[in-house]
Amino acid sequence: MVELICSPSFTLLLITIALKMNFNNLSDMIPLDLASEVLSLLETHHLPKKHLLHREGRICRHIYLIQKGVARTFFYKEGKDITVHIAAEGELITAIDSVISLKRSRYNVELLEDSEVHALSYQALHSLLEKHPHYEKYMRLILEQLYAEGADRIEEFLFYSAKERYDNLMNNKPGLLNRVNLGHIASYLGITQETLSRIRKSP
Amino acid sequence: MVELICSPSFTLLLITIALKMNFNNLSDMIPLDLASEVLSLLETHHLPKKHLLHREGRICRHIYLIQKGVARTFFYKEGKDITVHIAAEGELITAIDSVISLKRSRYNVELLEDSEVHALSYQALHSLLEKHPHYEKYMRLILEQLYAEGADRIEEFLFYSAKERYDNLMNNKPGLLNRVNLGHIASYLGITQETLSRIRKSP
DNA sequence: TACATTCTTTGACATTTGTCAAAAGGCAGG
DNA sequence: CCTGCCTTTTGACAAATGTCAAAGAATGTA
Repeated sequence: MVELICSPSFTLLLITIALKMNFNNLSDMIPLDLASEVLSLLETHHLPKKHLLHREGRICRHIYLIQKGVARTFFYKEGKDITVHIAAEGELITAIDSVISLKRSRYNVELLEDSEVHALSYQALHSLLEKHPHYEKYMRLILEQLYAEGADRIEEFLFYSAKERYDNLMNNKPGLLNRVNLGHIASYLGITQETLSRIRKSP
Repeated sequence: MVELICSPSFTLLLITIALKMNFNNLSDMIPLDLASEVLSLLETHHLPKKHLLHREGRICRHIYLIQKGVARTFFYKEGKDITVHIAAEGELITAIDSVISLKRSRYNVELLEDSEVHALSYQALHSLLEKHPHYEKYMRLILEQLYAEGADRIEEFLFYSAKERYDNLMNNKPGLLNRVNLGHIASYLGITQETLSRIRKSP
C-alpha cells in the first residue's frame, strides 16, 4: 500500500505524476527514489485566496503543485484579464512562458481559494536531474504527456464551437463550475462572459 | 565550421534541433555524438506530392524531418478536412496523437509538394535513449521548447482575432502562402476559406 | 492550345459571438 | 438584517464569421 509508506504529499506527488502519464500502476512507472527526492525539494505554503503565486514582469522560477484549492494563470489584454490555465487539486501550475526560457513573464498566477500549495524550484529540479541523469526519462515522459494535452486543447479551438468547448469542459472537469467564476471560465474557453451565460441557458 | 565535418542531413538535424531550442551556439547545446547517433537512425525517402506519410486509424511509429518540401497534419470533421499542423524544411512532423500514446491516430500526414523526408523510428529513438540515458536531457529540452510553442498557439486563439492570427502567421512564416493552399491555411487558423479570402482583401 | 480540374474569390444572407448598458442575484462584513 | 460589492443574467444592437452557390483564376495534362 502506497499510503502506508508515504506522507500525504508524497502520495499526492506520485499520483499527480501518474495521472499526467495516464498510467494506472504507479509503482511500474515512477521509481520511489525519484518521488522521494522530488518530495524533498518541495516547500509547502498555506496561502489565501487572491494571493499571487507569480506576478507578471518577473521571471518565474517555480512550479506549483496544488494540494488543496484552485489557481489560474491569466494576463491582461487591453484591460481585460484572460485566463489561460486553471489547475485544481493534484495538478501543476506555473508561468509557462517564463519558467523554461527564464524570460520575464506576461502571466500572473493567482489563487482562487484559500489554498495549500507545494512549490518546486525549477533550478533545484534541474540540479537534481543533473545529479541523477537517469531521472530525465521521467521528465521526458511527463513532458510528452503535457505536450499531447496541449495539442488536444489546440484541436478544441480548431473544430469545436463555443458551446461544444463548454460541454467538453463540463464533462472533463465538472465541479470546476462551482469553484471558478464564470468570467474566468469564459475567457479560458476564448469567449465573453455574456456568451457563456447564453450558452448555459440553451438546451 | 560545422559544414566541413557533416553531411547535409547531419547539419540539418543539428540546425533543426538548435532552432527548436532557440539557441544560437550549436556546439554548446547538442553534443556531436548524439547528433551522429540520431543521424544513423534516419531513413531518407523521396516521395511525391499527396503521398501520405501517415494514414488515420493506424498507429504512428515515426517522426518525420522535412529536408525538402512541405507537409501538413490534418483530419476530417464532418466531411471537411482540417489542418492542425504545417511543417516545411528543417521542421518536424508526425501524428502527435499516436506516436507518444501508441493509440490509433485520427490524423493523416500528407506531403504538399514532392519532398525529401527523413524518417526517425520512435522505437529506435527510445532504444537509443535506453542505451544512452545521458541523451534524455536533450530530448527534454526539445520537448520543453515544443510545449512552450504549443502554449503560444493556444494563446493565439485566446486573444487574437482571425485577422491578427493571419498577420502573425504571415510575419512568422512568410513564404508559406505561396506553397500551401489557402484552404489549408484557413483551417489551420480555425476559420473558413471564404473568411480568409476576405481577410486578405481588407487593409 | 484547349480542356478539365482544382483553387480562390465574390455575393447574398444566416448564424454566432461581441459590446455596452442595466438589472437581478448572491455573499460577506458590519 | 441590512448594505455594499462582486458575480451573473438579460436586452438591444453591432460586428465577425459561417454557409451556400456561383463565377473567376490558376494549373496540369492531353
